[in-house]
Amino acid sequence: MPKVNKTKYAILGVLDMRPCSGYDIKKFCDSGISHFWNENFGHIYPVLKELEKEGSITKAVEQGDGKPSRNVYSITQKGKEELTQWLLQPVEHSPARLELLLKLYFAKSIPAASMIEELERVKEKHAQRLETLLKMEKLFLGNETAKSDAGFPFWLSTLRYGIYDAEFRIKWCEETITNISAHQLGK
Amino acid sequence: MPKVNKTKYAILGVLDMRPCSGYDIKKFCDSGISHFWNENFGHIYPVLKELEKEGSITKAVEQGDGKPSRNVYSITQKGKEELTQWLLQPVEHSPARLELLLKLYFAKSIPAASMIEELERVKEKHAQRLETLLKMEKLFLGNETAKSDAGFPFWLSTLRYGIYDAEFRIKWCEETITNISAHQLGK
DNA sequence: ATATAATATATCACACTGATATATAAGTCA
DNA sequence: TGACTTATATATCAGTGTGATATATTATAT
Repeated sequence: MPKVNKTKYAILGVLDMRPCSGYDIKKFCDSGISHFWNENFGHIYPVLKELEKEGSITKAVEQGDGKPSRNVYSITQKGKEELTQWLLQPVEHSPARLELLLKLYFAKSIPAASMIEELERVKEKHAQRLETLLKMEKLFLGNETAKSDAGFPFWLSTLRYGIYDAEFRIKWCEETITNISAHQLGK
Repeated sequence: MPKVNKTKYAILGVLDMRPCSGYDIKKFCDSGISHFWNENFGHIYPVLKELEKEGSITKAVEQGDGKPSRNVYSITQKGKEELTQWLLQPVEHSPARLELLLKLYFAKSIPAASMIEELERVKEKHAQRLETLLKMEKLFLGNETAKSDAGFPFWLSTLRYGIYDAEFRIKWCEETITNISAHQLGK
């Protein structure tokens, strides 16, 4: 079974909320769902063309006097059905490729201090991420409109995932720094 | 800054332990480091050719009478230096693309039961993964040869990462199932 | 004896990333 | 006012990585 084009379904999902240009879709990915998803222009634009060609979305060109034209896409009935079918399928396995762990695995040939510094940097990065996510959660839990939406428990769970993920990584960085340091002293 | 070819460094790292054929490298990725790394033949073979061309590895053809030939590669001094340089660099940011969270985010248009079933399946998958990792850790901690190797704390930390990761995902699946179920009942 | 799994290399289509090119409009600040 | 920067908007390219498939031999199991 060949790999499924997930960009296709990400786009259908966004257009199912409201009509968007390619630029709008990119902005949404970089703000609303950036804690678990990413899209590039280099993939969005060609996929929009394909989706239009197969009738899953339709294009409307917006001409603001003199302004650069906007291609605004809307989802069709066919597109909605495709999205639903995908949502009902189990997720695909996605192979792990964790650069930090690969470096760690081969790290015995470089000075331990270098690896420890890198672990400190990574820990700091996740600490900042955690802070952001906790703020988002607080804002979200205080928003009565959001709370009454049928999507509420789903959206909240994506935030919770990010929070648990950041927490475990911080803990692991600390533990790993301690273990490497202890092993260095014992040599 | 264009994306770094990590397959290149994964191969150099494996060849720095011992000379290998492309097939051996694939086997190693699928056994020793499969809990955090993945490589495909479709990438290994062309990268081996490039590495040989640039003088980072050398090829020796093994001819066992009649048997299919094996191309056994060894790392050169240049290759060792390249590997070290890469190990000293900070890790690159890798964008998140979590299909399960994307589905969850758009899930309000499908029956909650479908999503809950998927979460149960995912939870079970991680529970099995956790079991495997804990067995590996036990074996590893009981191996006196491994314990005396300079790589010990590094290798152990890659296992610990996988264990924490599996644990948090199991916890998150359970919490998410509970929250979705509760929200369904309250409607 | 036959089927299946393991060894071994190679290639292809496609998914996805990150950089770059191009052009206009709007805001900043000296 | 002019110069600079940022935001809006679309498009394309080279390169990384995935998963499937083709091919051929050897070893093992039923």
